[in-house]
Amino acid sequence: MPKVKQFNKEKVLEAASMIFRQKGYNGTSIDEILKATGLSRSSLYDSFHDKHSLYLQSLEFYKNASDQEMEDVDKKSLNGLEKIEHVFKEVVDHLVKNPEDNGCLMVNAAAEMSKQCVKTSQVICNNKENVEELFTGWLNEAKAAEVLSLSKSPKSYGSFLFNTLCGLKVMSQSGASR
Amino acid sequence: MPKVKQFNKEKVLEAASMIFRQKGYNGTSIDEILKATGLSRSSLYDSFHDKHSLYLQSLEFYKNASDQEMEDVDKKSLNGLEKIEHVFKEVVDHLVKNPEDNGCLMVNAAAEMSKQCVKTSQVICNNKENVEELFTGWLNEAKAAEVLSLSKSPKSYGSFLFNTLCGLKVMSQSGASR
DNA sequence: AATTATTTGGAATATCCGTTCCGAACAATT
DNA sequence: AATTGTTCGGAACGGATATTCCAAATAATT
Repeated sequence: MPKVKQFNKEKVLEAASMIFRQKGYNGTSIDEILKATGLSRSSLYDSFHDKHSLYLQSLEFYKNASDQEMEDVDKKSLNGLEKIEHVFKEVVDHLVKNPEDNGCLMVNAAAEMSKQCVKTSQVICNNKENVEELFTGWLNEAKAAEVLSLSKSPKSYGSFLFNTLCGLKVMSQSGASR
Repeated sequence: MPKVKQFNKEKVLEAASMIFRQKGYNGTSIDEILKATGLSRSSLYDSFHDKHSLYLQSLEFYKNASDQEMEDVDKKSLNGLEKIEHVFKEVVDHLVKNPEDNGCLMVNAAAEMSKQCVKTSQVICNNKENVEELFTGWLNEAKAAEVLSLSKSPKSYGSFLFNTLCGLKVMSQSGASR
């Protein structure tokens, strides 16, 4: 039987997504990826095919992780409004406490790659839909509980909340304060 | 007397800022810049020093142009709220009508470069302050005219409006609808 | 027309980057 | 210990990239 894989694929994708977030796709060299992931050149190409494919896999990993965080919030025993508040608090907290983290891979990918790579824009779109859907659900819940009245559809406000979140992730990168 | 400059510096900076917006700093090669601006290689290096310096000049040109647009709105005979509405309408209109334009150079630069280049982040910060200041002024005007009541400071809402605008410019790049 | 300072085109250079390739090291099984 | 399929390190390659350099073209002045 052969030698078994010496690295953990998820750990690699996490490290890769962090460096892509930091320096972007075009700004990150293979050498930097090797250093960040601890992988050998051969292992990288064996297991992830090439740089672009690794980028997409990292993006998807990142999307799944952030989707998961949102699902976790959804499972908390909070009402709709509290869940929304919680998400915003967490995001802002993270952005403020980790000014060296370059914002959000999803937002950076949207700016750098979505017009050059359909697959990238699909992942981003998918994340957008997921998050908006959760927000909308929470708003509906708040509406049903009569702790909130809305002049437009909850879906519009869901989009709006997602939009606001994106804005925060951009602004945090140029030294905006809390 | 010598041969006179064969190109218009502003036209060059406009073309350069458009291609940087499209493909980012790292994604744009010198050859592409030459093609987009019509400049010769030598002229580019003679007049703009190098790629990074050209990028910063393009960024500043873009910032000045968008500052100017905001000032123009400010000069219109509209009340504060109408001015705000007008800006948002214009931005959304532009984003929707020009889906090929890759959003906004300022936002893209924030995502790609602001953590790697202090000068870039200064230009972005400066633009942010200008826009927020105008928004805040318009809100104050609306407040004074008693067409608006605010539970927080106009400055907070100014920041909020700028943030919302940023969000729109990100989301438009991944196929968000109007 | 000659002069002059500058622009311009394109060849040349040196570096970097993504990718391939191959022999050696390796760990699980026989 | 021999076998086996895989991983690993690093050299090697081709192509792209930013930048430099120089000779020729150019346009305003004398």
